Amino acid sequence: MRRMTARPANAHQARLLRLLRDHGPNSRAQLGDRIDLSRSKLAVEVDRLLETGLVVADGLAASRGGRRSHNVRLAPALRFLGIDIGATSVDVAVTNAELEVLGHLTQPMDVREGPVAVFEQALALAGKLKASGVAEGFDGAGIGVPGPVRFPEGVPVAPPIMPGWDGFPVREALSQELGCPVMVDNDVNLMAVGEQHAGVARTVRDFLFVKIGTGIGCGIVVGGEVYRGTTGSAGDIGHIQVEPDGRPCACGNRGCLEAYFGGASLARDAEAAAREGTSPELAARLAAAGTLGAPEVAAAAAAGDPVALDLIRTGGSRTGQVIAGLVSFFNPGLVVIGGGVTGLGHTLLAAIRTQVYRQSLPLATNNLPIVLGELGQAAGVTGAARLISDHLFSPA
Amino acid sequence: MRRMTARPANAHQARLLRLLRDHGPNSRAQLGDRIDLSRSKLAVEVDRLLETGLVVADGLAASRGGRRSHNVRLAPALRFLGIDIGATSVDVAVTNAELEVLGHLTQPMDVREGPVAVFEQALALAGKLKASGVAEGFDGAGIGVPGPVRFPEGVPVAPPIMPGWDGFPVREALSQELGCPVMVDNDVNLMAVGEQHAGVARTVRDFLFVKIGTGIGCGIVVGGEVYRGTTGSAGDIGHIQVEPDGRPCACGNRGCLEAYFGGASLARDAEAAAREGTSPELAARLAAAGTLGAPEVAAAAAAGDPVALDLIRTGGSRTGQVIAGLVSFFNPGLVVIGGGVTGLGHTLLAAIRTQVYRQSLPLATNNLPIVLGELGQAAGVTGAARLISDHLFSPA
DNA sequence: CGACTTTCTCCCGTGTGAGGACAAAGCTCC
DNA sequence: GGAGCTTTGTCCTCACACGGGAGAAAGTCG
Repeated sequence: MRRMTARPANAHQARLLRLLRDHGPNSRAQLGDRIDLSRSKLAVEVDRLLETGLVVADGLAASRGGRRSHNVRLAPALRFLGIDIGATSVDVAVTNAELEVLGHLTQPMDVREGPVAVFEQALALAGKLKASGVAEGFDGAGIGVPGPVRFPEGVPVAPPIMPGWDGFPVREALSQELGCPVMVDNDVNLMAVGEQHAGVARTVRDFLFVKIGTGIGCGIVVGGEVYRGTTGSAGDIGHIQVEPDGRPCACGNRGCLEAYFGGASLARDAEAAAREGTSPELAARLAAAGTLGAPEVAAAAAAGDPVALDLIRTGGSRTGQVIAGLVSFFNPGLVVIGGGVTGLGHTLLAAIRTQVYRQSLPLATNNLPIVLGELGQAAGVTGAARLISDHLFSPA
Repeated sequence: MRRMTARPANAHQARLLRLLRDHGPNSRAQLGDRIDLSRSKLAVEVDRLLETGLVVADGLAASRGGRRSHNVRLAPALRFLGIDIGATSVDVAVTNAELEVLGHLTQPMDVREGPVAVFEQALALAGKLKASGVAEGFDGAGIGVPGPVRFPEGVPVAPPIMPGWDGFPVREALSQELGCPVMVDNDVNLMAVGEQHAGVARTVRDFLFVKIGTGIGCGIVVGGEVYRGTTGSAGDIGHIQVEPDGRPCACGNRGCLEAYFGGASLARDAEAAAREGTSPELAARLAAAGTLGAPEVAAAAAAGDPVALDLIRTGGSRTGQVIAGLVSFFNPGLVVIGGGVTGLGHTLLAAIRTQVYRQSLPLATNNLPIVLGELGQAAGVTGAARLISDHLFSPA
């Protein structure tokens, strides 16, 4: 089918499209309640959107006590592609215009294989999704990469864990391949956006999303908008020092948070404990799985293994120490913990909470919820879809 | 004289007033270059502003090669009052509409004496300035207080160093006393705004202003706007932990930055060194002055006293450690160091820079200037005047 | 079946703002 | 000193966005 090329012609239309995206099909009258426009103006703009095909009629609405209203909705054929490139995996999902995930595929993959190989995989996954019938084409794509991005150009800059990506024109290249508009952002920022759109952060305007995956990063949302910093590296908290003259870190410094916690360190520490024989539980799982990761540590902890529990507690405590500092500085309304290590669950969360509530001042922590993200794997791809939809649903 | 009561009627007028404030007297034609309005529209809005009296004619402009233009400027009689309440002093200044300081008075004073006593002093200083002839009345006042503020209401909340101020209706009370609009903010935020308006931060949109005075705080500017956090306590970095299980701090925790550095700690450490005899230089100055503070330590350091130098270096290093974390997190375009301890000058700055450049990642520090503020004492009051002028020069 | 409510459409009046035409004022070069 | 060009200021007109009223259409409720 022919893909949509229309864009909202003015701010009102953009506003309407976003309302329809966030609240689903709606009658003109209901739209009128949510937007500050006269009925005549509203009708004109909706008609124009209908003409462009971005919006279609959707039957009659339930009566609110009088004449029944005609519903409108975003074109049901609209499809967004969300791509979340992690350090060790690629997630690809297809959403409709309301950003509901219609199909989602994951594949393990090392980001260090470089942009060409990774895109090949991502496009293959997108192709599979197409073949499965959830989409015939894409009207836009959002993509998250595990490193800093020069946002306006959509180009990774000096990404430490993904050499070979530096300066690669991700946006340009992907747009060419897919034949649709593309926006690029840091993967953690997109997870934050995802939780903001469809997860726990729906009602908060200023919050932090702390991702603990292979590395540790933080998405910063200020006034409902992602804050990216001057060079796009805001939220890079994995290399904040938690231990003066501590463990050496891959970045060249000592005592970084990531040297103590995060997927990579956790795996290393767990395997060391298994080998040294301090934890038979972990040793058994290492023998069984051949390698240890967050899931194995979580299972060992659930089984009551004290070493595994201790790993989680000290790691959570160190993370909490950093978050406590950020909370004092940033005074957010919510802190969301996400990423692969969330499987560690309540033990981790409790350790983080303890540390934050103890170290930060009361005024900042009084009404500060610290919670796990509720979207899990879908956070990144949802955020990616949201990113491109925000872009497309804004005045041209 | 009768004070101005007019306010801009729309966003265009507000925009024009701010242009005239920030760029001084200007011709209509030049205004047209800076604002995106047709000449006719511009003329109408300027005429309306002239009618209200907020703007007055100001002679002819130099020719730009054709017909000479008529200048306009903000009413020369407009006066803003800037009040900066520090932990140990009160600063009061009067500015014109272009925010140039016309008179500035300082008085030592302990903020713990409570709002009533402090306001009495501040109003007395304002009265003196009036008597000196720089103002006949005030069209608006901005005031900074050394603690968190619920900004919309202009009320301090749970300020740790100023008990007795909690919930005191500062804005309300001062507005009553002065008979003009008043806005209240945290003093560090206002210093940041001051440096943004007239100091080193004029061209940056995202920056941090770190004040090292009696305590240590941080003003956060995001996209040109002060970020205050969910409860108004953003930037409260004095109680970030720098030393696990370190020195006890007044806040109840251990190892806080303020327990190691800032005016209070510096004075304590310097006096201890003087008494213990490790530094004859400091001992001599203690004997002479009766007490030690940042100026004495600075003088001793300048005289080459190793103990004083060491105090500054370790303090700066600890501060740098915290700033390094903030830089990784926030990725600012500039870090400004201000407050009473800037007298410590280059030694302090060097210590901070060393630590930040060593600990933060290259991408965040590559083009990151770390500089001393250039407004000194005037930063707070300038920021206060800017605060209220922003408020008054915005659509009603 | 009638009274009331809600929704939708059409139409008109108003106000805003862009842009062109033209006059006024000043510069520059001959 | 004047011709020609540039810049500035003023006036006028045209297009259009927007709000709100009138009234028709479609439903609900008693």
